[in-house]
Amino acid sequence: MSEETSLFHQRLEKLARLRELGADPYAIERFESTESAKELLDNYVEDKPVSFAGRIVAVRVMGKAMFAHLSDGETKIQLYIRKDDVGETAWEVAQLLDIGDHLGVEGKLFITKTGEKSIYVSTLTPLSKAFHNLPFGKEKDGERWYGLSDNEVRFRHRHLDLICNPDSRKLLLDRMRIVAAVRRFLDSRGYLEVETPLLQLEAGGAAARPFLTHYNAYDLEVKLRISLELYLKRIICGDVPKVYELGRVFRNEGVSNRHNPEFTLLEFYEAYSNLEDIMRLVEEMFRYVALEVFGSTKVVAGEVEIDFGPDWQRLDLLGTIAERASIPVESLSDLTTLKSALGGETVVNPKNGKRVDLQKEDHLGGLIEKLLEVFVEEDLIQPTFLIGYPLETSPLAKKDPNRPGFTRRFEGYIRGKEVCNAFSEINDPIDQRERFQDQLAQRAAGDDEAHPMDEDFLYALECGMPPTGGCGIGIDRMAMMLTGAETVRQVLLFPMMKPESGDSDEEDQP
RNA sequence: GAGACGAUAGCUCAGUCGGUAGAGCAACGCCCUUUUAAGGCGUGGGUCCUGGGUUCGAGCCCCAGUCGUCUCACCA
Repeated sequence: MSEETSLFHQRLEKLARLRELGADPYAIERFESTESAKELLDNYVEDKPVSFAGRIVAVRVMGKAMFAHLSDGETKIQLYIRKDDVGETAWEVAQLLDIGDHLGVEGKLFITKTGEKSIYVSTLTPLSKAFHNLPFGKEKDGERWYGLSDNEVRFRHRHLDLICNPDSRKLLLDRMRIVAAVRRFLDSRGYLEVETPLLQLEAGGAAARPFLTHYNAYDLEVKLRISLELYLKRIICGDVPKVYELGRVFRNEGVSNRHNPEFTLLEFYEAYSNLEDIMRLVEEMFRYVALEVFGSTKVVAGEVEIDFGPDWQRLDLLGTIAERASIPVESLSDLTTLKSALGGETVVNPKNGKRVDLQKEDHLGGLIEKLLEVFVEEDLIQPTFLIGYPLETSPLAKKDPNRPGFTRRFEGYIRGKEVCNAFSEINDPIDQRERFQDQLAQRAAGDDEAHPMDEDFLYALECGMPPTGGCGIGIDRMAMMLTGAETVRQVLLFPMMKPESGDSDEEDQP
């Protein structure tokens, strides 16, 4: 019999014996702790009667007495159980406990010979049985031994990671607190949280391939949303002036350190506002969230300290590219001029080795964004807004009246990565229809991520949308920036994983 | 999608030149009534990722595959 199988049987027998002793853990419905473990330790009063429930994370049996540590997930507190004090039955119950079980105790606070604040236990109430060995490490003075380090197991069985790895636990819970703080911020500013369809006939609002699914009742192919944008603007058209949605979107793309096929997107829209207002709101939001979750506007992310206190640096996109790529800014006005200014067939940034293949670039906007990626992005460490994006790659952003071919759009960058994308929204329905038609032309030319036509959205615009500022923030990215996480998987409870067996329906049947 | 690296006990890992599969923790038994990486004595536990191949003999060498990690590519 394997170790695991025999362990399972041993634990079943212990459970049966607990039931014989009248200590069936699964018969208990609730158990009230007087305080959390941290509060018990912080507010220590000698001999104070207490009750406390948690998971057994360590046991040391000393003949007719035992010590154990009980954790409420955040903090652990030591138990001291003496046979003479709890009696025969409770002592036998104690012997049937295992690391991993949940247990409730009553007793009083005391300090052991070695100076540890502990609970002197008088009664024991088992609350669950662990049927598997839990990979708790050992620790002393902050040093840790053993434990769970296999990333694959940590991602697939996240509960083990949450139990065993405090760092991982903190990161994930901080992410949840960030999400909660974002909602509080927007709610306090008078924004209304709305919910829009995940199942859509045409997935619009971004350039990405959607997931497809089938709706049986209407025998209809539907798509999972890739963005929130168009529905939210239809609500603005309904004269609800400040709306946001914070929810999951799905993009049928590969997995990487910074990409998961489903991710959490925040979009907010404010009528009668423009991108300047949005920039101020983004600054305030990051400042607020950093303070709420971490108590400081300065967060340490990897090697650098990011400060969300001051206003973000504001840079003109074209000017910055011209400067970093050492080309005249006028050359960024059309494709041929720009290509000749760059010279050659490929342009290499000697600083990082990244390159642009000029032959692959067939419109100005695409090339400008490529240059941004190669020459600018990675140097934008402290929070920075890049302002003024090309028309071709911004089909939903209002034209800049002072700069033909460009839009009133900005992106925010932190630690070299894009964290938000915002603009003064197009509210001219004629302009928007033309942009969609351009996108259709790009689609016809083979770009399967070009934006589809959306007549319902256009109808809403034709009925009138006030001037509006809007913004999208990748919440997973935001969480990475604020927590210092290096990969998106660290801030996702359950990142996308291939099936372990590997025998999914991969084979293409002829 | 490409390359590099990895997969051995529940966990963390070692495994020499190709020659009977190892340690610590966890588990089980005994001792131990203030320990804390408790300690002492003893016991059990393996699809060495999967499938082929080479060989008298494969955890180790070869081929194919699976999953993962990292880097790159893709991804506004």
